[in-house]
Amino acid sequence: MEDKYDFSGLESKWQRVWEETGIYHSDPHPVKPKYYALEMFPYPSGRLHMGHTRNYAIGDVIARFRRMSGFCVLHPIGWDAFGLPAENAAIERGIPPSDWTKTNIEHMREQFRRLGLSYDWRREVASHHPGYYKWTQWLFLRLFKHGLAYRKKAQVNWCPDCQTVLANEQVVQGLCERCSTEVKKRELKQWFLRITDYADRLLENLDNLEGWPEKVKIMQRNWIGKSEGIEAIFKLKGTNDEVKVFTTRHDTIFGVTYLVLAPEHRLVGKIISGSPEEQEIREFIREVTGKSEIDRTSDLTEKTGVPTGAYAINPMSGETIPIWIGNYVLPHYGTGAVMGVPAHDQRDFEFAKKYGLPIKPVISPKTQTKVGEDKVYEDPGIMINSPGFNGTESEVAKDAIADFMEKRGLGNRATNYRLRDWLISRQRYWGAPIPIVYCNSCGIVAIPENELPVRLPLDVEFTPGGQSPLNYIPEFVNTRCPKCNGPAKRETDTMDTFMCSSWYYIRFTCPRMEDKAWDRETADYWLPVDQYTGGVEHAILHLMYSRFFTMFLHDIGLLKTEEPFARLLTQGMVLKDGIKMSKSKGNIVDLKEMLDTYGADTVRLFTLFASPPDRDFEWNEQGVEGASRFLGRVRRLIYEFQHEFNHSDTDYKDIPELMPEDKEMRRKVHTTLEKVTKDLDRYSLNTVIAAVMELVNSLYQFREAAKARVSAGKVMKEAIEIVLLMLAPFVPHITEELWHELGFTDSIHKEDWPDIDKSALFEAEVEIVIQVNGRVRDRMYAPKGKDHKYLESAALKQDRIKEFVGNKEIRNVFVVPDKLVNIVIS
RNA sequence: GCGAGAGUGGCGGAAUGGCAGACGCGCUAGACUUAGGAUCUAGUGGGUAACACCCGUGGGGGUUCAAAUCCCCCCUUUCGCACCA
Repeated sequence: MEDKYDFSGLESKWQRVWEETGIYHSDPHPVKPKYYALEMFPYPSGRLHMGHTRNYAIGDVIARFRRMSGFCVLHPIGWDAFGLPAENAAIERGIPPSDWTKTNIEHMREQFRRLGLSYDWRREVASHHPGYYKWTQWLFLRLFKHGLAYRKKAQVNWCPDCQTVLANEQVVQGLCERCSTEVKKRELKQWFLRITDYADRLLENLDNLEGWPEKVKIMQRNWIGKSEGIEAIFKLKGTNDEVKVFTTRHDTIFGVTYLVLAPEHRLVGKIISGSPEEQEIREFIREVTGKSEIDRTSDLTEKTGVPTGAYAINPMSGETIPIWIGNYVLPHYGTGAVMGVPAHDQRDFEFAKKYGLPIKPVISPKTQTKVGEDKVYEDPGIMINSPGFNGTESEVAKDAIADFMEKRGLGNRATNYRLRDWLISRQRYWGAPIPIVYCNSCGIVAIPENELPVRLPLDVEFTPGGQSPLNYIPEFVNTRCPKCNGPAKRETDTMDTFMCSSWYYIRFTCPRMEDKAWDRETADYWLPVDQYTGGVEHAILHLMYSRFFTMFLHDIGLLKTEEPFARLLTQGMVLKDGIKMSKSKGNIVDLKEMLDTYGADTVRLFTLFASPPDRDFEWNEQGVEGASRFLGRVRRLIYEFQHEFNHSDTDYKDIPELMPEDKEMRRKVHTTLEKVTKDLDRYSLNTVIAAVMELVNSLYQFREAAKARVSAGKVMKEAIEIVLLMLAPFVPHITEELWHELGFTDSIHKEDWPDIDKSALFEAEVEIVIQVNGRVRDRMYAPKGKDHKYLESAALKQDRIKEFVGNKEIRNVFVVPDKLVNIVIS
């Protein structure tokens, strides 16, 4: 044994061996059940950080554990390689995005290797590779042909800094998700995907995703934002026009005292023209619409409005009510118009108070609280002031009112979603070109599939203005129409990179297939992903888009599965000094430095031990040293016994005449194995490591015995092997090294997960806690499996218990067999 | 404001109705040693002379023989959504 553990030499040695022998390669297996373990593929930003390390370490443990447990495991990795940072590097430093990306991938691939992750590298894919984006384009065309990709002119979110539009999902509180620049509105013709067609299924299927964190499902539910109500038709007084209003509170429709339109509402121009206040109203509209999205939607912004001078008729009560324009009505939700029920809606109440609009209660609380003009009542209750419905429960009246309105053509039931169609056009260079041309005579024409890919030109120049260079390459822009062969112009926008990442998990099943995106049979063999691991920041965007794609592909007969990810694990962040590690905060822990100082095994072990996978944890270098120390302890234990055993003899059942201490030790080994197996299954990785540490501590106490007698030595031998096998998924290098030191010639990573010997778990005696009035007062040993009566009387015979009980009356005795006796005295 | 999670020693955390603080860090002492930032051994929630006993899982109340764990109210904190009619 060498004094110092030369992790760097050993780790790279084993990495080389694993690669050369291809032990992590996986192909469909005739007998073994499949298991698809996947971590979200990274953007090649240049280097791996601790967040990556944690993510991939967790995924690697899962993959390795399943492999040892007899599954045929697919565990691939690739690169989400299109995106803005590459382009920024080009603009700022003159490096072509393709070169920048290539260098970064090479560097990060090296870091992945150094971490000892068990990937099947033959399956590596990169989304910027023409062999990959060809199929991203093909997918776009599939969507296009099924009417799910369409082009329309719309108010879109424009980030002035990124010089591109953003999907709604990429706007966070009015700011660009990437660069936090304030997002502006622009009217542009853009490509959208009809994800809203799938809103109901995206929502309903969530209930079946039992392996997903509730938190993520709730976020998706909120994002889809389904709400059911009615669209009521309000006729305008004196004209034939009508305003439709969406409401979920049609039980309060008799309480409507005014309507409010969004400034953008299509009737606004018509109803205000000619009004004496037209100028003031136009001024108000200009002011509101000129405001940024944040200013307009912040709840700090006061609700303001102006009367239009027009009136509408309440379809139910027949009352004439004024029409207003308000800053708080959103043009893109529902019908862009709302009914004001100040008695039963907080916002309407504030608005009505401010402008002196009437407040008319129509629902009375069931408990006899007073409804007044100075209080809002938003809960259900009993209908009042609603001729024909008075006295009914408001929740019941909802249906009756809806029926009534539908019968008389006053409105209909309607469902609204907050989810909007996915805007995928990006005015950027470094992305997959949208495979479309615009022909003067044929209009929008799809590129035929056999002409894919539409290649992204690589020799381009960047202007500091930040505009996509594609517009300035005549050879790219000017083309021929595939239909009529006439002159045509290519679409110069590229696709949102989320399109690339919405299907990569399918491509991994057939990464090099050239004539198809994938082979249906192979994809169906591997999919769905059994365990997906990644950051919670993708809870909505990536995870919902991927679900949408998978459903679509299922519907057009290209995939069996309807959901891509059966189980999802969202890992917590790695913090330093209480905050997220980030370059700008200057609290980065450098992975390379850590690997150089401690080695991959130690870094992996610490990140997995520090806290449960789904919780945040604080980086602590002393903790890293603790992990390193533990590995040293394991290593010393094994070297101490390395030469004590004959390794051809592996039949543990044949252990002769175990002394009670030996049996006890062996029981500890197998109870640990039992706990570790159970905890791995539920991804409680930190407690797995703790349990192994505890076992190793016990084995240290057992060293003398193990040397002194043969039976104990055998127990030690078995224990050592099980310890290495249990640690193998966590620290693959050192366990591999020590496994070979023990005399095994094949890789530990090809071993089966050890079996729990149920007979070793047997315990003749158990410790029983004795409580008096719920407080622990004594303990005793008793044979296992003794009944209530036995334990009760045994407990009462204990001296200390006698003292406590004295001659007080025993009121009750509770017994938990093999665990506890609680004596209740007065 | 709404929704979800979290709150346990000096620190990271364990225990999901039955011994609170497993395991690790840190700290204390001892052994080995030329040396110790290596290693091994022991100790380490607070009060206390004490291994007795009392107190103790954000605060308050409750259910129970028994509560960190279940219920109610409140506080703090993190994350998500935020005028969605």
